[in-house]
Amino acid sequence: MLQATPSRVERRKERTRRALLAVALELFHQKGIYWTKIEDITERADIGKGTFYQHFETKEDLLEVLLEQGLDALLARSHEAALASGADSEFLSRIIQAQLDFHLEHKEYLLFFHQVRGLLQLSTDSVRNLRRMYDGYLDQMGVLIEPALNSRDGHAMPAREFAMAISAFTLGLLTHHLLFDGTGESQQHRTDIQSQLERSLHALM
Amino acid sequence: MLQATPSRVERRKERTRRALLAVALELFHQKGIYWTKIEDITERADIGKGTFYQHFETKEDLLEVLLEQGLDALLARSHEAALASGADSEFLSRIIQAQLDFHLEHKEYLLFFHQVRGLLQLSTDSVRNLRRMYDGYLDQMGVLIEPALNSRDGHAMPAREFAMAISAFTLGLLTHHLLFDGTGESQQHRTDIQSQLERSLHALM
Amino acid sequence: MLQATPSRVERRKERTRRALLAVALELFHQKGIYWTKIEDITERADIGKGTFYQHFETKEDLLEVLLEQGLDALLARSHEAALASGADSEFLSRIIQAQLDFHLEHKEYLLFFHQVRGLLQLSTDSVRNLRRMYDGYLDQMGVLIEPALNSRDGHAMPAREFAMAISAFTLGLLTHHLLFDGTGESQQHRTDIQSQLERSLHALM
Amino acid sequence: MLQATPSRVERRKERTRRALLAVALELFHQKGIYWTKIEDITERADIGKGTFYQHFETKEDLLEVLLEQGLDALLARSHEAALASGADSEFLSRIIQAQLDFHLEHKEYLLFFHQVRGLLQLSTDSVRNLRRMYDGYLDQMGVLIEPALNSRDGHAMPAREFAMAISAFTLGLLTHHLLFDGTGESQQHRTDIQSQLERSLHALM
DNA sequence: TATGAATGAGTGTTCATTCAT
DNA sequence: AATGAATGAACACTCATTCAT
Repeated sequence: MLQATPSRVERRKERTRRALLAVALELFHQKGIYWTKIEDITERADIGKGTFYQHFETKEDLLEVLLEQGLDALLARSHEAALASGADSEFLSRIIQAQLDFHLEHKEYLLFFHQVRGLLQLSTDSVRNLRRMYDGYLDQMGVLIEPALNSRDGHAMPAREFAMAISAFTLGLLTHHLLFDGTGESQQHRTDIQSQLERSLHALM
Repeated sequence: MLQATPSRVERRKERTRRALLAVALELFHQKGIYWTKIEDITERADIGKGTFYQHFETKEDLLEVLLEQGLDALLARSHEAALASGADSEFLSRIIQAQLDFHLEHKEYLLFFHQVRGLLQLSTDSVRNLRRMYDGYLDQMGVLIEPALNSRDGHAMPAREFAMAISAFTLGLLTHHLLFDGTGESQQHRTDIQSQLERSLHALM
Repeated sequence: MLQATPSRVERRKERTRRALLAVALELFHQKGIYWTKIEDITERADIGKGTFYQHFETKEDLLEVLLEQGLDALLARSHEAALASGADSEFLSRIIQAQLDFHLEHKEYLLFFHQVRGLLQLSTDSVRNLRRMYDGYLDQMGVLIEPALNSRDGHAMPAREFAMAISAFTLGLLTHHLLFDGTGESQQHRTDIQSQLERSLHALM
Repeated sequence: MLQATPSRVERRKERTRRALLAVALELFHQKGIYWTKIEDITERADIGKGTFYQHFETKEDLLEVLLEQGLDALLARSHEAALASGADSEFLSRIIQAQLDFHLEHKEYLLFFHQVRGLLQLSTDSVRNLRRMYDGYLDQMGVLIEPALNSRDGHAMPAREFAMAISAFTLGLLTHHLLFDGTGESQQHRTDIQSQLERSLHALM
């Protein structure tokens, strides 16, 4: 019987897939991409090892899905912040804050993004898709923040480049801070980073 | 016969060791640490595979030597810049520029540093040495720049934290720029990055 | 569906495992433990190299399983002989004969036991398990033969020590005999060895 | 200048060779033949790694020299005992005791002999020399003890076979005893083993 | 669809041996 | 004669992926 609504089986499959993605991200966070074995993932997700390959073609495929998901979430948060923001003066700050918030709420993504960025430097064919995704993300972020940059007079920084700087500084600062300063959970710490980020980035405009 | 000057054999050994380090760094730059096999290194260095293990205990040992060498060079450049700098107002700028110069002259270190920083996030025992090295580097950089930061009045940023920011921003900006904007060789490009870096970091003080 | 009886897959796995054990023992017999490579085993068992590691953690693990299996079989044979034996006067003779029979029927174990005993002399951590197993075996043999020894009056030899002597003499005599006197298959030869063993061991009681 | 007496250099070389043999035996005793690396030997003998190959062709060559040396010493001790022995009734006991004494005084040989005997079982070409040596040893021992055996009336055991049993029982008992009962240094312990050995072997005659 | 046994190319590392000095 | 740097064949073990059930 054909159904428009997903069958029980389909919903079950979707749940498994989500579990795999969540567990993979968690393990990537703890052990890094290269030291996380497929079996680590399926084991913690409590499914059979072979099942992984019913949901993802290869480990690389998993990376791509995960990157897309992460960049989409980041973009979504930025768009929300943009919508919520009225005055121009606050616009960029809110976006920066939105990204920072995302990363502090989803620290699982930090090491993953960091490592993927490392991958992007390689000249291997296999990273072409990842590269395209990240490239697209920068484009979209560029489009989002362009108006706010242009409204300023004088030598505006290209929007795409500024988007890049947001990523570079946010990830750079956070990974460094979390490396030596613990969890970054305290409100004070969070405010400090936020303030540093904003000052640095505003200085770029 | 005891000799103060190294014998021919000793010089040969030293040359081999240097070759291994140089080739390893080059390959890490091109293919990443994880995908560079010991045999890739020895092959390109045109020596036997077993010879590697006469110079380094393990692949990890190689990483440590390479990191130490890189951080030492970075530190040396920073000290030079500090000595050459007279007026306080230029002090930090010169150091930032020295680091930027180092990275642009030794791009082989970029991906290596980036990936090592990824390693540092892991909780594995095996990264303890790398962590200690990087920690020590930040300490020394902190000591170097502390006077310049304290000479400013008001709420000075802790020197160690500022040293961290220098690394985070320099590596972050450069890897991003080189990722999409080609080689970063043009003088204009270089000046742009330098200017961005300085503005951002000065905003932090 | 839960099954009490093993599925086809499970039976297949068990068969593979048994094949590995049998082939390993055979090769250990022919080439010695040290010179038998994992790939030799999987090749002769006609399975993939990696499959070995689905059944045994390491080569050492294989040794332990094999030793346990061998000692268990030896113990089982001894128990059977004990049960079948009525009069005290025959008790020990039957057990000695049972062990001799086992070794002559399973010559594959001879060199293996011999080499493992060599391993036991080492102080390495890695032989701790092997040692414990052999120790346990001697204990159990001791318990089995103790009554027969105690029934004799006068200075009884400690049972555990006697169990040790049975092993020492049986393995010692057999490996020596087989070394220079061919296969030891002839009934006459077998009777000779049996007689020598019994005389020697009875002299110990 | 040609010399009949060894030059200083030659004596020095001989000393190095002896050191290598002694150190090798000591290490074989502690770690076993296969786990003792050539470098372990040269390191402890405090000479260069390459020097080993000026004294021995290969590791196997070292084994052969060591075995020959050990068997010669054992034979020498047996001959001494034979000479010192007057009455027939004591002849064999003295020889057995001599061998036991040798092994208790030179425990370094125990594991070595044990492992070499394992080697002898193999069908490899490379053990042919070892086999021939051991074979020759048994022959010579056979010749030595034959008169004592023949002087007894009735079905005498073949002398070579008896020589084999001496080795089998002596090594078998000692390795077992030393494995679980400590060092076997106590006089009582020694007397026990001696007594067990003699009783067992006499039962064979 | 889910499973997990089987696979085998690949990898870091070891170690007996060679050889130029 | 002594040295130790260099060598490379081996080897134990890993892990992404396949496939029969």
